[in-house]
Amino acid sequence: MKEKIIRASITLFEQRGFSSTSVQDIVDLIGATKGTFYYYFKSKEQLLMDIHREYISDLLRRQEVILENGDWSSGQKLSAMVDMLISDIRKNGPSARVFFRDIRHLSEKNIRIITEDRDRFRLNFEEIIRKGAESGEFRKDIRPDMAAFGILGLANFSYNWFDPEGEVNPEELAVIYSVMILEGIVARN
Amino acid sequence: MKEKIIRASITLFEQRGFSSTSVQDIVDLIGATKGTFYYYFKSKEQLLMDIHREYISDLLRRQEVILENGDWSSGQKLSAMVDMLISDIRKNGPSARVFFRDIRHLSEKNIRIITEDRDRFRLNFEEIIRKGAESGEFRKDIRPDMAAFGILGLANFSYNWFDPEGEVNPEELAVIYSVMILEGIVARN
Amino acid sequence: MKEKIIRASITLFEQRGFSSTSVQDIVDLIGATKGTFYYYFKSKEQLLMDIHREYISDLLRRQEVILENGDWSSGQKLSAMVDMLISDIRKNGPSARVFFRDIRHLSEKNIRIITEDRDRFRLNFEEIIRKGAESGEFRKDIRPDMAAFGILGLANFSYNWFDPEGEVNPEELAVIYSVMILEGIVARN
Amino acid sequence: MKEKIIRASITLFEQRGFSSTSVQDIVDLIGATKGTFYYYFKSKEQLLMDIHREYISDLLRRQEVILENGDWSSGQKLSAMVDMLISDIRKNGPSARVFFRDIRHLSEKNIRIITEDRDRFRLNFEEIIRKGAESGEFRKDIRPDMAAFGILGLANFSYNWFDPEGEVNPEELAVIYSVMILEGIVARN
DNA sequence: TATGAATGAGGTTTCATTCAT
DNA sequence: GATGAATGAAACCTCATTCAT
Repeated sequence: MKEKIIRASITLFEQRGFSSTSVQDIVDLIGATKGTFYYYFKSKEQLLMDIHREYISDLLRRQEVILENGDWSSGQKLSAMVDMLISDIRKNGPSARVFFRDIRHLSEKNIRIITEDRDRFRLNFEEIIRKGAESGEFRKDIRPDMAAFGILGLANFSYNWFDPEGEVNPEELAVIYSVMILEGIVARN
Repeated sequence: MKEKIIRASITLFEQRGFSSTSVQDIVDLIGATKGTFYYYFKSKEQLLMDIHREYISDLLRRQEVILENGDWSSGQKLSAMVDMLISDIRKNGPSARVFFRDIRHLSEKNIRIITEDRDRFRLNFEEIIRKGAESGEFRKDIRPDMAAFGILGLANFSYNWFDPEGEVNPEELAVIYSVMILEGIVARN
Repeated sequence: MKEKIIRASITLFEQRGFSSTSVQDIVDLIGATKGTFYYYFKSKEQLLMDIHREYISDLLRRQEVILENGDWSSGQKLSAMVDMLISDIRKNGPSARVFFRDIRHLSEKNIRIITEDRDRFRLNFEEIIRKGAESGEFRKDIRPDMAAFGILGLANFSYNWFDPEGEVNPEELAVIYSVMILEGIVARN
Repeated sequence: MKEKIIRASITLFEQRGFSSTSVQDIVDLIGATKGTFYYYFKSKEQLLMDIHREYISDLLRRQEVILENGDWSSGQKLSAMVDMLISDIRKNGPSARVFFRDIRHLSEKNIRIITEDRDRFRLNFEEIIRKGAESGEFRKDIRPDMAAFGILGLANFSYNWFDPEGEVNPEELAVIYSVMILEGIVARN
């Protein structure tokens, strides 16, 4: 039941946003009552927090795996992470959109908790870029912090428009974006 | 008065989001009354629509100017647009954040109207990339559509984290990102 | 309208208590809507606070008048205050009962504010008794603090059972109680 | 278990009042579940009734003992009862406060039952005073009914402010109040 | 003896909107 | 131009109670 509520709410939060989705809407979708909702969740915000926590901790876990792969170059790791983000749209697109858009409806305290994890995720990107630059694999003059933000923006924006069942599939898009990040778009000879 | 209401509402919408900001909040901020609000706006949504229309039409106007500059290469035009987006944070950051986040609170009909303009803006990016690829300035194997989305994501994400008064100024960030887009991050010799 | 709401709520709070009276009950009684209620009061608690403030400040004002009467002995002042409390039942009985019973439903902060006034009222009793003892009018061995509490308990309890329209009228009861306090119940010769 | 529930509920009812205390609050305090509560009590009101019944019947039992003491004068009996009430604060203060304050949350039928006992208790006071007056121990012109109410108010009000562990102990306060009732506060020579 | 899941009625509060002035 | 009073729908949430286990 709890799981059913979470799934239904992700669907609705994605479509209408957190504050435009009422608890009534959620329980209507699964044929339950408001009483039941509040049996499982202390508040609507707590449900949102649960969604956030699950989303970001899952992402961090998978990022960890990539980071610890000793065989890969920095570029390969970066590509793997971009692939991870984009491939994830298929399964977790709705969660992700809720994550990006509705964080502000958490309480101050919860925002801090989530932001910490989100920052960790980003700093891991930054770290890889820094290492790649130090090792000579990447250009020495790039700013790892700005580059990390840029890559994340590029990859994450796909959640807003990319259709995993469309003409281009997620794996292909991941390759396209990895090349773009690593090589740029200017032609060479 | 109308202008005062718009400015106050942008501030509040940015901070709390459209649906968490009440008409009361808005008029309180400027010392007016709800009656006055409804004298100037048919509805809360209409105010949001006004904000959206103004934001996107301003952006399109300025993009036009860049597009029509016959002296610039595709790369220069692209850089100019990235610069335009990022430099704009200083003045229009709040409007932009409202634009990105709260479009969903417009009515279906209004969403269509705004989306049309937003698409036009993106397709202009796509067009430049296509022309650059055709002319040999850019790589032939890039997909202009995906690349355009990527560049927009990269540039627009800065609205969420970039502090124009911080260590790096907008013009510098624009250069950093233009180089990144055009040249990639991989080192060459 | 605001006054109507206050009067209706005093009636209902007295009968059913604060937490068993709903805002709906109140507005039903005067043919208004809940919206109207919240136009005039920030919350149900604030209405309760208004009632408390009005009740105690009125009482203090009238106590002041008695205190400042230079012609009266301590015993006369005490009697006058007992009379004031009991005669007040007729007009302010319901308010008083709400005041005594439902103070606990105020917020901590508001409880402190009201308690301050209530204490002042009591300390004024204490002060008169102390002066009467010092001047030799009252026995030297009485404790003004305990005596003040006792007199207040005795007088205020009448709010719970005394019917101003019954066999004994308020002025008579006030005399009965004044004599009892001053002279005791034991017979003398 | 039943006893544990009763004790926990008295604590909570005293602090927050009957209607502001939820069954959940009660079972939380003792680490039980709502199911358990309803195994032992038909309803929340029934628990309140149990508390009331126990409190008043205990008081009546002890009053009886005093009444039946043939050796005591009316004044001594009155003093003994005042002492009983005040000394009781130490052990039964919380129950007493619940008794005075929350009777109104019983059903009409239960209110009648409890009121009967409470009246009996009061009438026993009245009876002693009447006898004392008839025997010439007390003044002939006092009204036993009004005097009984007054004494009860005076004594019971101490439940609202008296700290049994404070500067004055209960036995001392009982003496102070007995003297006050019997002798009054006016000085004699 | 005890529990955990579920409910439904009703509670307080918010709020966009209307309208007479 | 501007306002203040009023509304009604709907929001979040609480809670006494039931019941299968």
